[in-house]
Amino acid sequence: MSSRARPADCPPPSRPVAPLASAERDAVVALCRALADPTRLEIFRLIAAQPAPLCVCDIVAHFDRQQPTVSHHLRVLREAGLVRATRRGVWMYYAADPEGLGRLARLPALVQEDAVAVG
Amino acid sequence: MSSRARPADCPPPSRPVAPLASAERDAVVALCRALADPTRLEIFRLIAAQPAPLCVCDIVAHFDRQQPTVSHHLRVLREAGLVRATRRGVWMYYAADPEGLGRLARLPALVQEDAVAVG
DNA sequence: CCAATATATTGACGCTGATCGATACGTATG
DNA sequence: CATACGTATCGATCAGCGTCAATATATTGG
Repeated sequence: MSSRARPADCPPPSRPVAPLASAERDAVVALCRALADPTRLEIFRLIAAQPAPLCVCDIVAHFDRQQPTVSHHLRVLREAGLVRATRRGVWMYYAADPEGLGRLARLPALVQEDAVAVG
Repeated sequence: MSSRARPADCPPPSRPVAPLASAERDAVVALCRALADPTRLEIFRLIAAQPAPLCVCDIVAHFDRQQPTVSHHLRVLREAGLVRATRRGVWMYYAADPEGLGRLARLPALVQEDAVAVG
């Protein structure tokens, strides 16, 4: 804490802190982390923009990354709940997870929560 | 690419990729990265929940982190455009940046862009 | 001008993560 | 069953990040 005299017009926080529940916070962090890499962000956008599930080999073809790297990103997206995978023979098809899209849509509200809208 | 015969009901992507402009993509990545750490997320939520700018010493008091660590997180939030800092004598007061809040609010739309809303 | 205090910066350390080559796994085909 | 092929996993490497102690910078008070 401070020991100097503080300006009168800048009081300490009036609003009590309302930290997120640890589960919610971890979900937000995981979601943000999943989208915090340029390659992974574009992979997810490619998948989310498709009307039908997308084959891994087509995803790989769109990026200047090796197949194991793309596979790694797909795993991260899957574990973050943003995409789902289904097998069709040898091929794996990835599609956006509706639940993940929902969490993404609610992300700003969850982060701001009771923040005041300024300006 | 694949050399095997592919199932007929899972065609290659019909929708052309619409990658984000590199500036937009970097902004999204920076924003997500800024919120991808639990401590930093809570610091931002604390700041964004206040009706008035918040003194650094009050922020430090709310977390189990050393002052330089909090200062580091504040810098990251500042460089991501999420918070703004103003001096009042010796004290620095941090407040949510309205522009950053706007970008946060538009984040889901920017990520999904032309994605189809499913289920 | 000096001492005290609030905040920022620096340097170091440990850990995580992005990437790739090599390899394993699983499935279809002949 | 053997071979080929699509995808996942493993191991290694290198960069980046969160954290802290130490130090620097800036501002106020005496």
